[in-house]
Amino acid sequence: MNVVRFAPSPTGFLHIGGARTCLFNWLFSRSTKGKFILRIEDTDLSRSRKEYLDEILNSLQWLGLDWDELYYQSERFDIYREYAQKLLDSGAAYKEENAVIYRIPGEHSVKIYDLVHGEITIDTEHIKDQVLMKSDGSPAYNFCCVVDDALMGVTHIIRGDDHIPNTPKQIILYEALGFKLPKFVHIPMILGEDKSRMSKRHGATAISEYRRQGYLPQAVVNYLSLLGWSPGNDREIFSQQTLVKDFSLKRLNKTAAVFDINKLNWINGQYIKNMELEKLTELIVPYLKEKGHIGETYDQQWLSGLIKLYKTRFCTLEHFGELSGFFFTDTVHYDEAAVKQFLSTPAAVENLEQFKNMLSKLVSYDVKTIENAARALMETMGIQTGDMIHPVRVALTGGTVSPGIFEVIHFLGKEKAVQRLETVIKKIRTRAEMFDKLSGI
RNA sequence: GUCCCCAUCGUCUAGUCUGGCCUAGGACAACAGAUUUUCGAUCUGUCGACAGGGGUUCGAAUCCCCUUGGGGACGCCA
Repeated sequence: MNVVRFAPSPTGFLHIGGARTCLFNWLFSRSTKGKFILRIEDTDLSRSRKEYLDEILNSLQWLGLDWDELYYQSERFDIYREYAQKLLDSGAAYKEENAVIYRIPGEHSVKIYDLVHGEITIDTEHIKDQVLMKSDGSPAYNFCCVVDDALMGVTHIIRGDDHIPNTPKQIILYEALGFKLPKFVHIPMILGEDKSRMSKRHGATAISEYRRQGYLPQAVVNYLSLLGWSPGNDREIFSQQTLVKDFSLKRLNKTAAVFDINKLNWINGQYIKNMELEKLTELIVPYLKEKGHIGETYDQQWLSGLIKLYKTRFCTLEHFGELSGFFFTDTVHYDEAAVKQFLSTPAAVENLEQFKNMLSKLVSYDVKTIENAARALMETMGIQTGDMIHPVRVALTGGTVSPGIFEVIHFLGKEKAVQRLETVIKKIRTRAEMFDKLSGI
């Protein structure tokens, strides 16, 4: 049986790179009916924090990456001590300042057989003696990693290729301890836009941050799977189940991948588009509450309708609220250029006035009725559709981009729409008067 | 500085192992047109890559070498 592990250190949040490494391990175990171990590498007591541990566990659960066994290295110090003692007894390791150090034999080379890179050879003259146990009694990474992987029966070590330099050191320890070598699988790293290692300056790197912004876990998993791996056909959107079915180490590639937020946005948008409306509404509600857009009670049917109207236009759950904000507030933000372009002429104000009067007289307020009445009005007035619709759009939404204007008017509700038009008309007239007075001086 | 890894459109990638089906395919982005109610929506289309140089071969994106470029590692961090 294939046994893999993901071994995060609770000294920071689970980031994009870690999540992708975990995903590939998980995918390999699930696709081969193997075992997936989660091992918390909390040997650095001073830097490890509960808060990070919780965050990592939460993020993994959110992504749907479940584990079969969970270990904490901090609970296994006795084991590491025991193996260090063996190497001390055999003379392979020596003590210095209370630390146990392994003597790296010089003058020979170590070969790594990597499933994605093939054979890699490193000369031991470039490897320094390795600390096994530190002076404070805690184990060093390369040592406890080897002991644990061997004892836990890990068959495939799937990790970022930034670990390649560690591998010969670990192989030497495997051999010194008489352990069977696992297979090594070094996957390419995920880079920032400038092609350097991802860090905070590249924007959001924590999985929890993407969760907060309203990315869907399935979309994040889908996107991450496409970094350094591909199914071999042109499909790019697939479920976790399909992924498990199609995943294969053979299709891993060697080239580092640049993280592209645009593509993630697109994929997330695809998932939003295909999501059941009821479910989507449920997911969006917390975001609207947080923004103060809705309170504890709200019209569920109305909201679902609005979300449906916007379904193809937003790419994250948070994004919906940003696009549709003017539905929820009376303090609309008006785009200056839009106002200047569509609301600055006397004719525009006159059109708004007429439109407002027409709306206020409507008995029924469905989209079709609104549209018919509006078109009839424009015909009587003898004006172009655009001459009416553009000013109305700016007056109602504050900008020049929105879903169909009749849908917008409908979802805004008669009272709100009429009132908003009135407010805008009044504002423009006041401003015009002031302008007249000023130019009269 | 030393060691290691990598190299196809701006980005993710297919093709590389098992050379010919590749005048290099798809997707994101960008751009253009369409839709005349806008658009960051939708539809259609365009632009765009085998890093360079040597080999090997009848034939190379695919194999080999060199150069260049990029990345990573060199902790009693993990």
